[in-house]
Amino acid sequence: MVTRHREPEAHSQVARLNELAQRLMSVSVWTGRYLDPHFAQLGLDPAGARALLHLDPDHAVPTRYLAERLCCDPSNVTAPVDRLESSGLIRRQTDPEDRRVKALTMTAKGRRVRAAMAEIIATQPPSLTTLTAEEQETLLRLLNKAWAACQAHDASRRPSATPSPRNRNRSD
Amino acid sequence: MVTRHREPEAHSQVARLNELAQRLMSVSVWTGRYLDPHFAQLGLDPAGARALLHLDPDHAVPTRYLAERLCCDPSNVTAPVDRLESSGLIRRQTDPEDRRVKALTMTAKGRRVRAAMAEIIATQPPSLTTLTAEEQETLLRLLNKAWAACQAHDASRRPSATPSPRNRNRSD
DNA sequence: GCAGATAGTTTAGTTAGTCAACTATTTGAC
DNA sequence: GTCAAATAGTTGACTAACTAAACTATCTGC
Repeated sequence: MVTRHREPEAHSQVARLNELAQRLMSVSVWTGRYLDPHFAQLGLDPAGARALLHLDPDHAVPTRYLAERLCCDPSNVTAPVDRLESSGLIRRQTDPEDRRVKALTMTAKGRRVRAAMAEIIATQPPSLTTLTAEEQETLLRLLNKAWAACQAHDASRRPSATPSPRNRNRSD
Repeated sequence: MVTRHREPEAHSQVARLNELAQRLMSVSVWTGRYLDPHFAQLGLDPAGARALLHLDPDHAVPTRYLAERLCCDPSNVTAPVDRLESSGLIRRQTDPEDRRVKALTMTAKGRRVRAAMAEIIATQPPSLTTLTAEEQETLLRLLNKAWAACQAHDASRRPSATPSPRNRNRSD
């Protein structure tokens, strides 16, 4: 079969993924900037709000998992977590099973503020509320699949999952 | 006991939109951080790469539209655009129809580098390549709808909703 | 022609991110 | 048990990015 138009499938694949990357970043950044003033009315700075958003109201979360969800270095969450702690929204508790780990748990006040954030997120940003419930489900499913690929890639880059025997010749 | 996972909960509207906001930001930031080293091999710093990504290979783009797509203040694009210009990737041309406007156009070298970026985006990030072509189409459609809502919100916040008569539609 | 608005840049001050070093703790080979 | 290596988290120095105001140049409407 001879194609008359020079629009090969590979070209549209490249174009689609590029538009996808652009839209993903634009919508994400726009939504974050839109939400920041709302969160500021709750007494939260942008970094603290993002940290509280990714914490779990019901379970303790180690600092490194928070950093992983925020896609940043653990050293970058120390200051926002300090502020959240001094505001009485979260607590730092040493994990008795591994005393290196600081488990982050929400206080009752933290859960109230987190619930207020949730209400804002669920009702305010036009980028999210413009979608129907079905579209939100679909978008969430696709982003969950994408996020799973991100975490799988991170895990494959970290050989920590497989405890290595005593290796004196670390080449990297 | 420290847990690293979230219990799957009944998806109320609030819970779904909160998970959606989290995933949107995590996937977006992760993908950007994943791509940065690849773009650095093309001689691009992160800010310059994002600017070049959102420019158009075939049409002149005013600085304010670039800032709009990057969701930042126009003053924040001056420095990255300076670097792209001194690297010979883009040109700043005064629009003869409105001499206040600096139209950003790609050079041949800029188009080559932009094409190399496109190839990287289309083949490298696990967050995007893990999706099937159909899923990519769906995700793009939903993000386009969300982005349209963002732009509509911005337009409604600006009292100058009536552009000049000869201003052609560049709202993308 | 002139007041006011807009596009873009500059500047100063603030914030956020990077990276190496450091403490404390755990792990596992011997 | 001992000790080298690895990990969790923090600190500090440095760099990059964002913010908001002032500023130039240009355009629009009256």
